[in-house]
Amino acid sequence: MGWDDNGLPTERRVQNYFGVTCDPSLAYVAGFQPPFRGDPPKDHKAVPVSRPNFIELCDELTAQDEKVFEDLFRRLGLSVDWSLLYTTISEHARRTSQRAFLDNLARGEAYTQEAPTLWDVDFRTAVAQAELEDRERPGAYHAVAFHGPSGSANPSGDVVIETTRPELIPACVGLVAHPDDARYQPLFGKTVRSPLFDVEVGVYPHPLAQPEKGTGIAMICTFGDLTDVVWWREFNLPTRAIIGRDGRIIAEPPATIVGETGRAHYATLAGKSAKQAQTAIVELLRTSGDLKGEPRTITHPVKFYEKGDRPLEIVTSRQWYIRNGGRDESLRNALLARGEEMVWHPDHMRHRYSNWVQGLNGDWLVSRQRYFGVPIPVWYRVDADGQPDYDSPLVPSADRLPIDPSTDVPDGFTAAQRNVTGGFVGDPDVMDTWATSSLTPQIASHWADGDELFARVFPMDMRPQGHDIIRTWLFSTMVRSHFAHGGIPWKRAALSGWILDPDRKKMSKSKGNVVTPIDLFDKYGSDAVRYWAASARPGVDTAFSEDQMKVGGKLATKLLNVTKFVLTFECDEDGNAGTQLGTSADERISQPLDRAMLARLAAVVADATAAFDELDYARALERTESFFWWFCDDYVELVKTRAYGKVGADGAPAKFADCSPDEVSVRRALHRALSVVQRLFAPHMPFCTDEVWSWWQSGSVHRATWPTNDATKHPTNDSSLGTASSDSDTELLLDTASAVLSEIRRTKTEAKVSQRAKVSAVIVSCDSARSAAVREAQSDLVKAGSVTEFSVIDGAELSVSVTLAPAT
RNA sequence: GGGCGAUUAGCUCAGUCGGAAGAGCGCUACGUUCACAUCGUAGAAGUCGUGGGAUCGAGGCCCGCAUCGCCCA
Repeated sequence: MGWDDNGLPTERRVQNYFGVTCDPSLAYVAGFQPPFRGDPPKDHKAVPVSRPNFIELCDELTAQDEKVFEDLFRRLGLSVDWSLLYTTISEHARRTSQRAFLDNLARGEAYTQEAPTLWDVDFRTAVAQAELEDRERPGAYHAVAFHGPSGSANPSGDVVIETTRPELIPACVGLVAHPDDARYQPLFGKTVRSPLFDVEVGVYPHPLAQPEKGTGIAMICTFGDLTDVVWWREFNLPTRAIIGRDGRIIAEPPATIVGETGRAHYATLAGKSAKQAQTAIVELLRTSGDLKGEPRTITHPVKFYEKGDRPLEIVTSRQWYIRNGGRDESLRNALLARGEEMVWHPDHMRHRYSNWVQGLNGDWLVSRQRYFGVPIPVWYRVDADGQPDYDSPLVPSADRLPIDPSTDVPDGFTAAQRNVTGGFVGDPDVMDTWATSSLTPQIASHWADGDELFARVFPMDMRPQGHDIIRTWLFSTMVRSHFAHGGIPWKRAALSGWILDPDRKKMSKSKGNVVTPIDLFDKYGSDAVRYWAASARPGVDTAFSEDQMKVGGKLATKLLNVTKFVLTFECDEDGNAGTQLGTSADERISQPLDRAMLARLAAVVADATAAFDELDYARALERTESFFWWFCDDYVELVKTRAYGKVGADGAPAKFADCSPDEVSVRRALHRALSVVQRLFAPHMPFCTDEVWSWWQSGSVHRATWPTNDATKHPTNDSSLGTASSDSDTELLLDTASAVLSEIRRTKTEAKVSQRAKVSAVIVSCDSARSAAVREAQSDLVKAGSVTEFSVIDGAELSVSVTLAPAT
């Protein structure tokens, strides 16, 4: 078990909890006390703190939160070796993460590059493709005239484009239309001038331009969206960025805006947010007459950081990348092949992986301009001009890890040389949290310490995780393992579905429909909550259902009750299949009905075991549960009179020593079945099974051996149990007995009398095969139904005639 | 627009090799019963989304369509 505690969600929570904000320019304050610990008032203005102080607060709060989670998971009964707990911000995880990164760097799998990058203006960090999501947002098409050469193609001299982002006109570096678009073919290779700013830009043909969208011709800006980046790159256009990292229009206009009017227009935009700038520029365009008609409102998908509140911008910045196949087909194919090496539960989840890998359009951006994370463990030499040398970073030796380049000094330098010409500068960034959680198999197995544990457990057996993070956690783990170890990180992955709210809507904090399980443990018990959770098949979303928890609670109660009941029947050790197998005395489970029940249970054991092998816990539960209710309702009801034996004057069941052979048989069968059922239920309902196990067994049920068919079969006489022919005999016997019992009950129910009412006669009509079965269950049926006369006659179909005794 | 999944009782869902449609909940009735009222017994309730096809036979297999959900563009 590990906590992924570094990263943005922690930072945001720390800001909200303590009422602080991180300002890396500040100096560390020893003994700093935050203004609040929980619930700062709404009008509180965040107190700026140094990065080390901020990280201290992160450590404090994560430790606190993790304690709550651990308590929760313990109450849930998760089977976790807590002595192996790890966290992704721990010293060991940082060492592992930095070492793996430096290995990637040494092998050429990690690199740094200055490039347009998707940027969250609130968090002020770059984000990766895997963290994007599209959201439908209202917008408007603005028809804007560019001024072009007069001619037949555009008699007015204007070229009207449509854009949803008119505020980017000062960042325009060209226009683009589809190569086949006859309307604009005459313009290709020509230039036009932008409205308001009077900047000359070229007109280009490109297949990504959509003729049916707007007027069919679009402006290229640096940068409005990812397509702009493609065009900018392919046409080798200049960069005229106007949006700063805070999301506001930067003060200085692009150098190409030279005219006095243009610069004046720009000045009215400078300092405004993108949204404010749009409002302002629309007014300017309206005044200048370059806005053609009124804006047409639309809704369109806009890219957001999945945790962000405002649309992403694209800014140019230096970032670290790890190769992931997004720019390299052979690597992409290798990673696709790795996906095929794994087993997926359920199998169709493999498509999510391959779809994602095939759709990658860039390498994995791993640097983040944040504070609480694993630092990128490199420094750069500062050359004579004061510029960092990004091409040959200084790296620490492995034995120094983990390091923080903002405080640690590279070998061969002194602290005084930090940030000075001829000296060095530390990389200020931290890694994306996925860059560390992608190494959880290596962290958990202590790969970085050269631990022999790693050699024994890697590749690991299974990754359990949600299906929504296949593109992040699963894929990034695959990338690291492929590079570092040339293989898959685990043999299989189990993808769980989501818990939906009772109306089958996805839970989210913003909707306020989140249910935490802690109160449910109090209300229904952990076993009941687990029962509900286990009823969802792997990979299938499941609605939160308190009704199901009630059912689980009843199941647990039933197990307690039936255990208490069965254990009132004294039995010898041979009834305990948990510890005693294959003794000759097992011959004494002699009665066909008892043996048939155990044979049916053997099939359930086989089914449940096979289901667990396929990680299908839901099926294992369903099979066991279904047997269990039949066992309680039919088998126990049929045999309980026999199990009592010769009841003493006090009404107590007979001593085992006084039991006749058929009574020994039923007691051993009951005890044996109970032992098996308790173990079958143990993974689903660990608490109640451990309790009932403790009533008659030593040690924990969770350390008992898993039941096998041998535990239910007759050890010295297999021929009549568990074979193909005897399976049908078994089912015929049990089904027939249940059918006759059911008919007796139905008659009593329809007559509206007690189930204990006397029956004067039961006449069963059936074929010879069934009649043998009826004979074998007859004495138990007579006792269970309070039947006086019981007879069997020949007939084609099974039919049962029940005559009630007159009421007395 | 592409990919994946789902569609079975009022609700939530099983249904394994193609061989007589199931469970739980809910509902209705009955039962005070000596393991269990956190109980038991029984009952009603289905055009298996839809249209074709192969088959002696389809909830299941093949093709199309509709609706819903998720992922991606």
